[in-house]
Amino acid sequence: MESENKIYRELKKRLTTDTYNHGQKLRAEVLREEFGCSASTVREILFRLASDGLVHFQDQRGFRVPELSPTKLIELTHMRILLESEGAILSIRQGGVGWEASLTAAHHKLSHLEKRIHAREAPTDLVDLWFTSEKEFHQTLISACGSSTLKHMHGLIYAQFRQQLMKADRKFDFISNNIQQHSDILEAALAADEPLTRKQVHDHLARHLTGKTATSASESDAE
Amino acid sequence: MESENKIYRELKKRLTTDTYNHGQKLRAEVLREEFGCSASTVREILFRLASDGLVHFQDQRGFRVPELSPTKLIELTHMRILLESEGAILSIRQGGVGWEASLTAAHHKLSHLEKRIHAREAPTDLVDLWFTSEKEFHQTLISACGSSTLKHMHGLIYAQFRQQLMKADRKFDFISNNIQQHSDILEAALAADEPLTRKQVHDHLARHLTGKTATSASESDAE
DNA sequence: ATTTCTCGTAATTTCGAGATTTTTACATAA
DNA sequence: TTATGTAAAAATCTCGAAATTACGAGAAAT
Repeated sequence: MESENKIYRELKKRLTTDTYNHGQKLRAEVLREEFGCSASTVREILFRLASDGLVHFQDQRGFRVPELSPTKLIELTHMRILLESEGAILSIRQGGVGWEASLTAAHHKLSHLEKRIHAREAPTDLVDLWFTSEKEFHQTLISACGSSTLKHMHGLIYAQFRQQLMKADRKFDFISNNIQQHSDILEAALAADEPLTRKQVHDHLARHLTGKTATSASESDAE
Repeated sequence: MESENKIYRELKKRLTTDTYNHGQKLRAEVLREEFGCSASTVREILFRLASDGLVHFQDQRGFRVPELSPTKLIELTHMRILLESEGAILSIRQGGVGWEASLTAAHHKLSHLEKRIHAREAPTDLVDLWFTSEKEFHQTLISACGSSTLKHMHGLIYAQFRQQLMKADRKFDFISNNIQQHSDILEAALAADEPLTRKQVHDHLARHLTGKTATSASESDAE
């Protein structure tokens, strides 16, 4: 599904940042005006997002932002560990110098950003950048695995993971204490140490395998 | 996407059996009549199937049955090994007697069918049944893994795998020589031998990891 | 002979209105 | 108070037609 659709991307962005509340209704008739198109067009795009798992659809009852689900977050974390471990190890074997370079570059950008955020430097503005960089680092990690199928699956999982985490932890505690972990992953990958890479990827995500979230969810608005 | 849609299921069935040719165009205006609904409704469903990876969509160029791709089949095989190994091992740990019973039952049905097919007994009629049973066996294998996300991902991969294999091997050679392999998987799973289960799942699918197909594809019709 | 351009046809996408279903509001009875 | 039923309101779904875009054959140019 190679869709360069503007509305699709905008909605996807909103769904993976905290613009909408979980459980919130997504009415095509309302979004229609925002995007300056017909309800049918929005409906079509909402169906695509539903297949991506970013929107919940019920027959005759329309579309909603998925509910907050600790169980789902754990499952998504599990899938991320599985896919990223596999992807990283395959990248180690097949990536070569080019991959090592791009991973180092991605880590450098992320690391720089994390240090600034850790120093409380204009946190609000930097958070958006952090999200982009974090995603890029993890995508780069598996970028040389040689399987577009694996990368595509990971993309689906990663987006859902972020959507869940965004609701579960509105204080963005998950940004902190990542500096060392990201470095550990980079180091293990550059050393081509496959078991260690697997372990570091696991440890990095392991905190989300417990059902505990940092901040309890606020009340959910139905509209 | 909990869609109990009739047209969706019918189209999905057609796409995972060899009713359509690879690359064939899927025109909403044509399918419309077959299903007795409007083109918009068909279009909506084709979008869903595109997200499932069973239909290829290009902006302003409509929908097509995906092309035959040996590379894709290898990637899908790799994903199946990854997901089914993980799912089987988790099921071993969490499944209990109920899971063992259902897996044994699924294997029994499949085994019975494979023996009849192997004896050249009315092969044509039995092939459809075999597909159902084979799918059920592999689904049961991972059914107690405790992750609906993993099962859903596996469902997507399995359907695409079958779609590819159906075009790549029209002589259904992949049905033969499976009797022993399916038994091996069952045996390892019941023995709760995790490394062996992983190995048997791998060996069962390994033949699809080479780019070689049994029968070369026939010419592809554009319409 | 090959490439580029033009234009008619066919396919795709968008749209808004009508039909169907769900939800809400309110009255009545237990 | 709680429960049940009915009607109005709102939302969803379906549809066919209009607007947009791609495709292909033939003309014009290189």
